[in-house]
Amino acid sequence: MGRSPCCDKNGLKKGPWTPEEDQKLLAYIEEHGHGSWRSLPQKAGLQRCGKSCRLRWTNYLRPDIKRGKFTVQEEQTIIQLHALLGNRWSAIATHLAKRTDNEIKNYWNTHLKKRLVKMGIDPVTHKHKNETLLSSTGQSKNLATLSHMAQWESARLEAEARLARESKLLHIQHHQNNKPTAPNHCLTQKASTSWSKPNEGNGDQQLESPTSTVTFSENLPLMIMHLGIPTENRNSRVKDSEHEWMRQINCPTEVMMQEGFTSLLLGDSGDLSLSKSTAAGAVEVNESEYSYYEDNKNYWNSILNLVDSSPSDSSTMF
DNA sequence: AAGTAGACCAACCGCGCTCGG
DNA sequence: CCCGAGCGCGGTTGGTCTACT
Repeated sequence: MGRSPCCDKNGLKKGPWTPEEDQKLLAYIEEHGHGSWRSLPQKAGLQRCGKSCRLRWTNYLRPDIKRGKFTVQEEQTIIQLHALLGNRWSAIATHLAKRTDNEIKNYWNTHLKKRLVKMGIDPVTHKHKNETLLSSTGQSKNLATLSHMAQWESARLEAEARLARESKLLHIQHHQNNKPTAPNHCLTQKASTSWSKPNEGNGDQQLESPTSTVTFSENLPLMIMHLGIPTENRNSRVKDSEHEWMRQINCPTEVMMQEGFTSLLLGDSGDLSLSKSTAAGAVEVNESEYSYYEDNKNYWNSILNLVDSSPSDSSTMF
């Protein structure tokens, strides 16, 4: 097919942005919204490609960006979400208010990854390096299940994204046929990834950031349900899709219901590498490292709590 | 004070996906 | 169905800053 370059290389500036350029971009977007990124630079009088403008805006100029040091809470959130989602920075970013995926990615690569490595934890799999010892004692089953859960969540994220897009389409069609009398705060709003001009449509949408199609918070309650944690307002459609995901990853729903993801992950019977006996046993772990293990005793529980306390309510999704 | 190495992070690059003609 | 435009994402690069010798 042959991809055309994102911009004409001729005469377009690259490299660090100047305050003047920032001001131009900011002023233009505040007045008009970004519209088409490709045409924005010309309209805004910038000698940049649209891609560069988009990046500058989303990673730096957006008004709802929090800059500066990451809090301990944020660090924990990143580690936990990374354990579940892998390098899906945009998905992780949806759960860290006011942080960009780029910033999280940088922070992970420069700080958190090294810290985990130092502690003997593989930053990719989040498994302790002595896991091979565990696997010989029948714990590989749980680890395999953990791996399945990660796959499951990943597959579900993608499926939900598809669902969201389909629903958005339906919603648009519905609006064309029936004039809406009240704003729809459900799927359509969440599914929107594009910016609208501040003076268009819903007034309280002003300068809202573009976000991923589906937020993590919308997904986890579904997982929570499978752990036997009561979740309100579930409907049959959601249930059906969950069973389908379970089927896809070959993971019996009954097993998940009975055993409970959290207990599997936490290793109630001393499974996994975070237990004290393991930490203090086969692998030399110093006091500060052990303290980290203690802090993360409820590693996966906290993921669920984190997501459960999310501002967005999954029950309004459908 | 000068040189060097490592850390940090903004920005770039290229790929994959979606959508519309 | 095909193709190209547009966009978002994740990986990587390279310039700047800081600490150390």
